Amino acid sequence: MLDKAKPGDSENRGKRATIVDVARAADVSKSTVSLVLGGSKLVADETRERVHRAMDKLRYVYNRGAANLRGSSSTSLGMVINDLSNPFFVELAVGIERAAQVGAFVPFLANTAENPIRQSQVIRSMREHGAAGFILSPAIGSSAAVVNALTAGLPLVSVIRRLPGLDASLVASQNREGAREAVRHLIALGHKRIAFAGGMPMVVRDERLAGYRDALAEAGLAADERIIAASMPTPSGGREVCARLLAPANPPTAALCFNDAVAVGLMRALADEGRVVGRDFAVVGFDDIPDARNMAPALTSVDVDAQHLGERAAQLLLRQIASGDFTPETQIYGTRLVVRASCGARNFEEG
Amino acid sequence: MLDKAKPGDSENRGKRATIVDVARAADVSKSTVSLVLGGSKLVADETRERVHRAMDKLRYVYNRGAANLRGSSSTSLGMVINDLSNPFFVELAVGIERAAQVGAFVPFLANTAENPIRQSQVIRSMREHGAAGFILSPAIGSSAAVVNALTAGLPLVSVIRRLPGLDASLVASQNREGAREAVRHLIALGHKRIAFAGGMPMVVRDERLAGYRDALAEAGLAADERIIAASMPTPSGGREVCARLLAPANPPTAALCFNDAVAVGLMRALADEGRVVGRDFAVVGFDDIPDARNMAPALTSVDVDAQHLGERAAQLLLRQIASGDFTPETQIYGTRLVVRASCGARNFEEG
DNA sequence: AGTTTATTTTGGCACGTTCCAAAACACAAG
DNA sequence: CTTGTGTTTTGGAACGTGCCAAAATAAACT
Repeated sequence: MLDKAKPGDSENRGKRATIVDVARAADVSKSTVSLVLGGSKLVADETRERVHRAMDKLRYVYNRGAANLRGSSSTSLGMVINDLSNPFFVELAVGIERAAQVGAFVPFLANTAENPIRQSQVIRSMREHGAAGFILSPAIGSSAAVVNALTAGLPLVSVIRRLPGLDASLVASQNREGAREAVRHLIALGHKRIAFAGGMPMVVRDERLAGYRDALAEAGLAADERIIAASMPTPSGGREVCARLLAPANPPTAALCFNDAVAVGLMRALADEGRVVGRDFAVVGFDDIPDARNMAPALTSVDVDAQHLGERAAQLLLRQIASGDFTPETQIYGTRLVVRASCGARNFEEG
Repeated sequence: MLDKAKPGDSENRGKRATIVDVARAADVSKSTVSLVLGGSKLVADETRERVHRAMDKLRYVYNRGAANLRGSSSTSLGMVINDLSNPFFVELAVGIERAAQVGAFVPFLANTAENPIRQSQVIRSMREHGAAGFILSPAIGSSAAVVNALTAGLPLVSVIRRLPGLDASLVASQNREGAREAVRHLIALGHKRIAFAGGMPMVVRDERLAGYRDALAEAGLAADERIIAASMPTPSGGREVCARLLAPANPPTAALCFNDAVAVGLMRALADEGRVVGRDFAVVGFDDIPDARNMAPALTSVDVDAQHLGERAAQLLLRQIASGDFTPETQIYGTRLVVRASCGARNFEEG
């Protein structure tokens, strides 16, 4: 059974079996084998059986490279994700995969780790391999011009993050409204000094920050730039940001975090400072990653339903591939505040 | 700039540009263009420049399908991972990607979500696309025979999980020793009733369970099968398992979890029961995912260094591809117990 | 100039597949 | 037997690239 030995075996001698080898073994022409592969109804049942037998006798594997060389349109698509270390984007990828699969497309997944260079390499590589389109969550620092050039002529759906100047469709969420609702909730709980924690400058952050300002303004509260702090959108970013937020003489009693990853780091840092999150300090995240409900305390967060966004993005891309019409289209979906313990809702409501 | 319009543009008219189009535009032969693509030193500098200009004027994209059709060995490899929702496996993937990249290989990533059917589809698809080899972390319920058939003739490295009967190399960690050390630690802290929480029946779990029994036996403690409970290796599995472990009349005061994902769920469930982890109950995880240090309380865990394992697996695969010798090889790496707060080390040491 | 040597460039075939037009076959009806 | 109709099979021409042997050009000597 050891077939992993070096080439030169009895059966595996030459190379991998081709359609012609199968044809010879089944005593038909290559054309017939091709028809069988395509599941054509033209070929007689008896012949089909014979061909199938020959195929797995020879361990035939289809060569898709040769196939879409001939012109038959590729059925693979590239999903290029900025950070799979963040469970939020894993959820997104899962949604994309599911929708791609029901559309009989094969999704190829790549993690750019927020590195634009790597992102370019990955997109180029997938194109060379025949991707029929792309779903992209752009890395921080991406250049729209570069991505435009790399994807020219193919349909592109940008997801979650919007990159100004990018010639692409967009599937994203109502960041401004979601943030506004979250901050309103904190205000309703009695907080007057509310921080905005973490995130790098980009459209998503601008939108969430705008919603944050909206809510403060409508409550007649002044925004204090000293308690608005940027950081990488990661747990370590959240840790870093803690000290900066607590530095002012009049420190905040609550924070809306750019995302749940930042919230994780911030909660850890607050605990290290001896503050009890949910009692001494209220924390609200954004994204509602699966682990939010498992944290201690459970994290209040703005749910954006990443799986759903992923599905929509994939469906949109598949539709564009099928129609050949790549005209950019935008889909924005709503969010939902999920209240748990980290914002201290119970304490403040009871008081 | 809008190049995403439907086909039929002025420049993009026919199809994607080929090597021949570039040759015509640069007034050389296709062979010369091919040489330029290969970075050959044979071609004159002036000619190379001219060809390069023609390439990005025509927006040429290399067709790798046609290339490895010709026989030039493929430089892509498949990484098939059982669960990217678990940050541990994301770390693994990151390590693989890094090593693949320095080896100038392009890794294609796929998530099987513990679904053997999906795993088969994905492997087949990657083979059809010309993968030169595979790194596989097998899904629960995988059949060695099926995977053997799908990967026959190509090098295969199994990572983390060992699948009996699989004709593959293996890169994994010392599960038995790691678990033994963890339980020794709990015993040293004074615990006499220690549970083993979660995990599905498979080699990894058998090994960790064996280490658990080793440590109990050498301390003269009897293993109680009622506080050894299986579950899916996920947070929700960990939640489920909690009730079962606490049911016996003489409940445990500590638990070694199959992995950190289970620990997350178990800690959540314990907190819901009103128990303070690290004081009322000691929890130790396995894997040491990045978030272990951010949890509340921070999770004591057995570090297996997933990134390192991933790198080693990729290096091994690349070596096998390069040499053409696919003889299975096994590499087992050590673990390291990282003590944090969840095991209550401080409390018990001070007492 | 002629000859050798080094440097660049080139045509053509092969790779594994799909698709098309046409051939081969089966069978029923005239 | 011929003709017709429907079913099943087939040869060959592409598709875009790498490689090889050989040709073309340039450079350096007698």
